[in-house]
Amino acid sequence: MSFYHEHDKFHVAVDAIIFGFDEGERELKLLLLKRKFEPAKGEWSLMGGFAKESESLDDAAKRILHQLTGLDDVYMEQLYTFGEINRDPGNRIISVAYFSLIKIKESDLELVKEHGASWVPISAMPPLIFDHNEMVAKALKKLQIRARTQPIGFELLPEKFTIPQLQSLYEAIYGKGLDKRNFRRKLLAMGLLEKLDEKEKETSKKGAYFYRFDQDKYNDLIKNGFNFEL
Amino acid sequence: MSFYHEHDKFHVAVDAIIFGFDEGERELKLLLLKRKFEPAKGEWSLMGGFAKESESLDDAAKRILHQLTGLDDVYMEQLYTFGEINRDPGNRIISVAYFSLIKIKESDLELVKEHGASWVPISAMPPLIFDHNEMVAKALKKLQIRARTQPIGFELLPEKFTIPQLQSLYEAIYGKGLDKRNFRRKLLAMGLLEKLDEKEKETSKKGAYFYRFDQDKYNDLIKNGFNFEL
DNA sequence: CCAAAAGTGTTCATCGTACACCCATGT
DNA sequence: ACATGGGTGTACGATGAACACTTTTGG
Repeated sequence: MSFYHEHDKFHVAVDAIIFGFDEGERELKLLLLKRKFEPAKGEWSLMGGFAKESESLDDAAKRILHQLTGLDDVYMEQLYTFGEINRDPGNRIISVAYFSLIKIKESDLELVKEHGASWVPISAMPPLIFDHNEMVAKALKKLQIRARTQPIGFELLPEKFTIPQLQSLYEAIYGKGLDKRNFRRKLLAMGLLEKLDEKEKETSKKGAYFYRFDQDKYNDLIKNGFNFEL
Repeated sequence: MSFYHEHDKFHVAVDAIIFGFDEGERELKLLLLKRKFEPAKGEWSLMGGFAKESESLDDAAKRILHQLTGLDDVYMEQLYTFGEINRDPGNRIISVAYFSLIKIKESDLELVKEHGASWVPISAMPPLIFDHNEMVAKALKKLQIRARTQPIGFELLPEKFTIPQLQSLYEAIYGKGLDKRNFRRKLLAMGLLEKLDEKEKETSKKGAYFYRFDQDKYNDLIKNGFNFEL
């Protein structure tokens, strides 16, 4: 039943760019690992793995993310497919890159440790193997674009968060400071946040109110296509 | 030297979504072909082909575009990689889709005819094989996004074009009418167009001035990152 | 009482949008 | 003369950007 047997076949890898946000340090971070096998053993790289005949590419990406973090059902998006001949020296490998946004605190720290992975601030990215730095650069760019059109910030924060926390997240994504009055006004004007009675008191004496993201109101809005610029 | 021999290998296809603009009919069109081979012989599909061990994915895409149109050096961008297990019934094929913008009049009509291909208005898209309709939908969406941030409209028009022609192109891309005064004002304000002394007199008695795109001025602008919303 | 972060309004410039009439010319 | 598409200016509302002081409370 196969009509295509005469054509070349390729190893297809899936690489995962995993973003997390550290509310305490107010930094955007990436989950990176030190390779435990050849080639390039001992160097920093993204988490990756090979696609299997029995799964779709999306499923492969989910599997690989799960292997490292124990998480399912997280924000994940295909980024780009890297197909230069010598991107992996000595081997022809086509790599489909996916990026995900996860809540650091929900990830399985045991698993992460087992793989020799760590959360590294994007402001201090080490050199990575192959074309992985290029992948990260592309992912960051796409994250910035997404952040303007979808409320993805909420994927990176715990269920309850404060407005100053959310603001530092956006500042980390855009790599620049934002005016807190303008930020708060635009954000609340969208009507997506529910204010709670509880305060977060660890980072300031006064304390900042917690808010919660209202998924239902958001679903209403996207149908009309709205814009989420902050 | 190969460390990965134990993993699955895949057939990797490259599919080309080729946009063109018909200034006469004022319609955005796609270059589609009737398949001459199994499976799905006789049905409409995108142009495609298999990636080879000896070329990068980008080069494969260029090769495939060249086969059908005779063109090189055109606007081309990777769109998305489709990796569902059964997207090509009975065969596991991963397909990397690219979209290109070309000037219809520059394409080699002989080659196009040989492949049994035709220019079909996107307003009258036939059903395509496999997931090709999905590919087209995604390409169109990306084209709309690109059109807002880069002056890609010029890739689809001949070197000399009139402002009404350019406006109908954007109307075709966005699928809605635009105000001609606002369009003209914004466009000229960018300072990217050079007015010529010649007029296009086929579509109207009065005639519309030809303009030319100034690539140098454009290169200056992108360095500062400007916005091209029309 | 003081340090440190949270919270709050107004003004101004810019930009997008809506809108209607005259022009040039081939038939 | 008339039909057809080309070309032009203005007014209004909305939106983004800049900016400084008061509040709360733990130490």
